[in-house]
Amino acid sequence: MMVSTKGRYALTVMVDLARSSGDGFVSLADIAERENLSMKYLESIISILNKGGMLQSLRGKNGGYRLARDPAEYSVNEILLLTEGTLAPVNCIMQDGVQCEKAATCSTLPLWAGLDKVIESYLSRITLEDIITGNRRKMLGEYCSSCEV
Amino acid sequence: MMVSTKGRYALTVMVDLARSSGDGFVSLADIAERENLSMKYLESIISILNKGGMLQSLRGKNGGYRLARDPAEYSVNEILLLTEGTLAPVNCIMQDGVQCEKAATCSTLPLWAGLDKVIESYLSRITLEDIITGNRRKMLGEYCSSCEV
DNA sequence: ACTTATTCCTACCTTGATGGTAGGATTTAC
DNA sequence: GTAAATCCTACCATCAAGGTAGGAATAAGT
Repeated sequence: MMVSTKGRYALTVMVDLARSSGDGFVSLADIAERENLSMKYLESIISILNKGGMLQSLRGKNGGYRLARDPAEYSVNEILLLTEGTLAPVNCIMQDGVQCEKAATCSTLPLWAGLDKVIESYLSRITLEDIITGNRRKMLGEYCSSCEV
Repeated sequence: MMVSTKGRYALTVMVDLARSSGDGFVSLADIAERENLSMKYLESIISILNKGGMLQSLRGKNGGYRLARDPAEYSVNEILLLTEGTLAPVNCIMQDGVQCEKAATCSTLPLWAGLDKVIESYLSRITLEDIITGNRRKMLGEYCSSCEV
């Protein structure tokens, strides 16, 4: 599994916040209840998003979180990258360009590098806006039967 | 990590065998030495490939394994699918179409479904033949700087 | 000033998959 | 008959995943 619950829940939280974009601060308790997820666990996840500069937060009563930017300006890629650390489909691809010692002679490396790029390319194209507007054509592309007109 | 060592080593073994395609049976000891991998571990992996009908084997002295088909007729996708069980990037996508109970209302599901399809599409396009001939254009596509003429 | 609701921080814990290892039984070529 | 292979079953250590727990700091409203 390339994306764990951490990354999935992070995206869920971001989508939830994107829907309330412009409505001020939203409490974690509200998000957890709406999404039916453990508030305690979400706490640790939203903390990563917050420290990564994706959110603005307000402590104390009536506090909460809100997006720091417009939903269209968040790619799914950056959200997952922040929470998961890496999205590489295999261990031999490192996110910062560091490579395995056998890299020079490894015949399967181009395959893994190509796969990594395909994934990154796809996830970079999709934004929070696409998700909340349900842009199925962009997400499912040629595979989307219900996109056909 | 979507692909573990099991799948990676399986591919390595298949590529190794593809290089010896037509030369008769190759022993696991030879493969393990060439690829510098634990023979005992490879044993459990090649057993999956063999039972999955990807190989032909011969027991006893001078025995070993060989490909059951032409290298061009193995997609990376089927090799990884057999050894890994699933290549889905998230838990909420099942390989047999079974879905999460929240699927009907889940706004992020189309994203994960799209990602899954992009990955499957890529891995289905690449064959063992592409890997042993080093078809970088096919593997790295638009991202391959050394492919530019 | 007090209460309440919230974020923030640190520590802990359980479970299952990953990545192997070990030992021997069986089969086949020479 | 022997050596060299595959085949089969069992075992095991480590680590990440997926949380839980408890409390400190902060801010709004009264």
